[in-house]
Amino acid sequence: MTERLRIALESYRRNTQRACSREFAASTLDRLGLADRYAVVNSALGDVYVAWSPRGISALRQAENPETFERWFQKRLRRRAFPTAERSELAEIAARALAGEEVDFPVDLRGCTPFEAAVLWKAREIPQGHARPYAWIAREIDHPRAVRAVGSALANNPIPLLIPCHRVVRSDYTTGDYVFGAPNKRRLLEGEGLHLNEIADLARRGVRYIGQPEDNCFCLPTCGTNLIAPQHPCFHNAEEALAMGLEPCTVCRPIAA
DNA sequence: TGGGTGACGACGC
DNA sequence: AGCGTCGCCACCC
Repeated sequence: MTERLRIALESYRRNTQRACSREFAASTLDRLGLADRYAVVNSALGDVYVAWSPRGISALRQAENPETFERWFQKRLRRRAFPTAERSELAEIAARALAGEEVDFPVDLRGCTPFEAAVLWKAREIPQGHARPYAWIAREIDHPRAVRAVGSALANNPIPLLIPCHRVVRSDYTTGDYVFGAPNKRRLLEGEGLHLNEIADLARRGVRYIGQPEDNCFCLPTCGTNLIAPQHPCFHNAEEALAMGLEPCTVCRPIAA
């Protein structure tokens, strides 16, 4: 630990022991590069509070008022966040992402367990206009039987919308639950072009995979928005598709490797 | 510490 | 065909 950092930490500790002002605490944490800041940003679900740390975007939540948001933030992440008027570069990127632009940005997942982080990183890989089953996440992170635990981890997603947990659905292609309510999950997915009703109907009739003969592969029915079409054969199981000489799609990886 | 608890899934009527 | 049941596993008091 550098001498400067040690002195700053001591100063912070002294000053928090006195009931120091919010602003003083915030500026001290800023000097240490530790403070999370937050601002209100518009999204598909209206205004939301977005927080970021020097490491990346750290939280997103709907809240009645700043106090509600701060209470939730402290409970969930075990540290404090402070409001700011000046938008950092990170906040601007978050705003663009929430406006629908496909931009990459760092996330700060301190406060998540390794398992939760693995689930969230995997959910980040799901592109716009796609969806994957909970069981798919479990298989991809090498915990194939931890399907319920995947649900719990997504329920705890500190950064919904920006980490697109709404793209994780049940194996029967009903939506499953969502932090902002199942109807919003459905709305978001349909907004991205997915025809979930149609796909759930097919699933009810036993359809699990869709072939794309032009690419010589077969997919999950939610691998993009254009799969449900007459020229694409339906399969009840992977064997049928493999028997036709089709390969598992390398984007949606429909079966275990 | 260990038993209770889920944004699940498969199976049985 | 939809609903109840039960197994599953990470996490939390």
